[in-house]
Parts: sequence; structure tokens; C-alpha cells
Amino acid sequence: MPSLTEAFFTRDPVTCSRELIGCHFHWHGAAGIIVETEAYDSADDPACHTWFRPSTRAFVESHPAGTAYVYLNYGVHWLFNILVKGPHRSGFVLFRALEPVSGIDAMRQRRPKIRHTHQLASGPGKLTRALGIDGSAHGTRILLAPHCRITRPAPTATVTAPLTGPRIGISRAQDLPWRFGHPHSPALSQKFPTPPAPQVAPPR
DNA sequence: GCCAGGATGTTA
DNA sequence: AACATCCTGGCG
Repeated sequence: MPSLTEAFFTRDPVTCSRELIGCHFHWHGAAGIIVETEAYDSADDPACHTWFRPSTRAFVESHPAGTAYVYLNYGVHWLFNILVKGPHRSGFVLFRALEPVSGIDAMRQRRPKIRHTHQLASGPGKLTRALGIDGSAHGTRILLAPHCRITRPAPTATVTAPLTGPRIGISRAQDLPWRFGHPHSPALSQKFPTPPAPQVAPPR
């Protein structure tokens, strides 16, 4: 399976977030399928940290595409993002959920109370806990690090139509459908809204 | 199964 | 004061 390079992240955040669904994320000997992501746009997205944090605007300016942006949320959970810098748009991809594939024993050790495999990383804070990601990854170019790989599946296995919906846990910009999910994955953090009924009756 | 509430650190 | 969350306990 081909590995992503930093070039993947030199496009716009929404495209990157959507195309990451179905890719495999390897971190220090553990790995899983990326089943849920969210896009944040550094220019005009009120939910993006750049909207209200000068330090995050400086981070975007001073780091290349593919840099990890990791921060502590609610004082409790590390959240893992990758910096995206395209010619027209920049921002972040938030990794929200993973379906564990390997290194499951290590994930269980870090999340000892979790019974079901598909609940080990079914949320952005759970994901970082399961993989052992913390603030030490912040600001590093993960795709150049030997312990990190993101691989793309064969074209036949690519998720062509990920689920979409509003982002979770934010109060601003609820109208933007910038959350993406793997259809029918058991490891999503929450259900996606059912898509609107088709406007025209399908042919029979 | 559901929901209310608490823990907790960094930013502004 | 707000916050891109998770877990627990209480209730049915």
C-alpha cells in the first residue's frame, strides 16, 4: 500500500479529510483504519482555533503541511490534527476515530476498561489515548518520522462516498458538513444524520 | 439503554 | 469564561 507524503496535505482541508477515510494510520506499532475525520479551515471557519487564537495562526504560518497539531482539550484529552496548507485554503484535519487493526493488545493496555475492540479509538480523545499520542507529537512532521505511516488502500478498496455531516461538539458553524465517516463502520464516535430523502423518485 | 455532572489545563 | 471530550453513576 502506498504511503502518503506531505504532498497529500498541500491541498484543501476538506478534500484531505474526505480522502483520509479508509486510509490506514500506523503509530508506534499499532494501526487502524481511519473511519472518521473533520476539516477545519484556518481562514474563515469560526470553529477553527485560528479564529480566536493568535498562537494557532502563527503555527499555521510557521510550519509546513503535514505537521502534527496536538492540543489538550477540556484539560483532559489530547486531540490529534494534521496541518493542511494548500494553494488556496489551509487548515487542519482532526482525526476522530479509528477502527483498530493491529497492536490491539497495546491499545487495550492503554485503555484497560474497554471491552470491545471497536470502542478502543471511537472518538478523538479515545484515539490518542489508544495510540499513546500526547503533546510530545505537537509540531513534529509525523510523515517524516519512522514510527508513523499513513497508507492508502488499493483503488478498489477506496471509500468513494464517505458519510458527511456537521461537526461534533462545537457550537459555531454548525451548517458546514465537514465531518466525514466510513459507511457502516462500528467504530464511529457517533451516528451520522440520515441523508435527506431524494428529491426525485428513483427510476424503477 | 439514557442523561446529568464532574474532571481538568490552556488560552485569551 | 470558554472549550473540536470522556467516563461514571443513577435511573429505569
